[in-house]
Amino acid sequence: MKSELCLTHILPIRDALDIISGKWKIPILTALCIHKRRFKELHRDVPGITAKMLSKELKDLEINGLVKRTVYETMPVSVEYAVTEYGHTLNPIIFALRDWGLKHRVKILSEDKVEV
Amino acid sequence: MKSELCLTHILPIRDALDIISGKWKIPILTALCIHKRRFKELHRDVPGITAKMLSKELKDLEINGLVKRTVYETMPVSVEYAVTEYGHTLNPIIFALRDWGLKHRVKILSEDKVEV
DNA sequence: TCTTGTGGTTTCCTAAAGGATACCAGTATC
DNA sequence: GATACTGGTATCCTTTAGGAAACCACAAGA
Repeated sequence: MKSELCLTHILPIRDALDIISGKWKIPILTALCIHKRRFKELHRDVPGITAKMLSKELKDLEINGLVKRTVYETMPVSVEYAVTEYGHTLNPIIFALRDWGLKHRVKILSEDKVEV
Repeated sequence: MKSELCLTHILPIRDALDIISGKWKIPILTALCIHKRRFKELHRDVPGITAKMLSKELKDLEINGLVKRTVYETMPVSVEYAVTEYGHTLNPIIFALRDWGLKHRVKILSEDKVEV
């Protein structure tokens, strides 16, 4: 049945979206995939994010085992965020999003030229 | 530089998220990828969606060239929605999300067993 | 002593996303 | 005559996401 097949595809997708949806989680993970970072570094490198959102999203990501938070007792303390091994299993999604975004931008730009 | 590299990865991802984010667009596209469908069929096959959201999301998807709407002058009229060729370029994202969602569910279930 | 940097928290607010319900015309079916 | 089907729209409402700005302790450097 078409409808049942549909469910077996949609339900896991909903599970994934529940965890990574929103404006910031994928961008944060993307930055951390390139290199682990400290809080203020992330704040600078993820354009437009506020400290409040960054803090909240990092907590969510840590709860779901995608990001690991490590505190170093320097003065002042430094806190390092890194993608966990499990977090790296999201790489195919991140790559697919980036790849599509790049192609989409090319498409939009070429359409603009035709219209003008 | 780490920060500039970061931008070249994050900006296209943001472009992609702008178009497909939200609770319903990917589930709708997933259903249509399996087979084209009429409005009421979609309403039944995408669990939990309201007619209002379905109508709105389909319009968004049509505007972005991901879905094609075709009206047949039957009695009563029937309207068919199908994924466009361009819409199918989202397949890698959809597959990656589904794949991860399935693995994630397995992981969660196995963790529950250990905890109990 | 003033600023800068560390990693955040707190409060207040707005905008957007999404849900519930009722409703529309027209036809076929019971 | 009532019901169910077609593909939606309109209205009202709640919830959530997200943003702005102020603030915290502590230490180093100018």
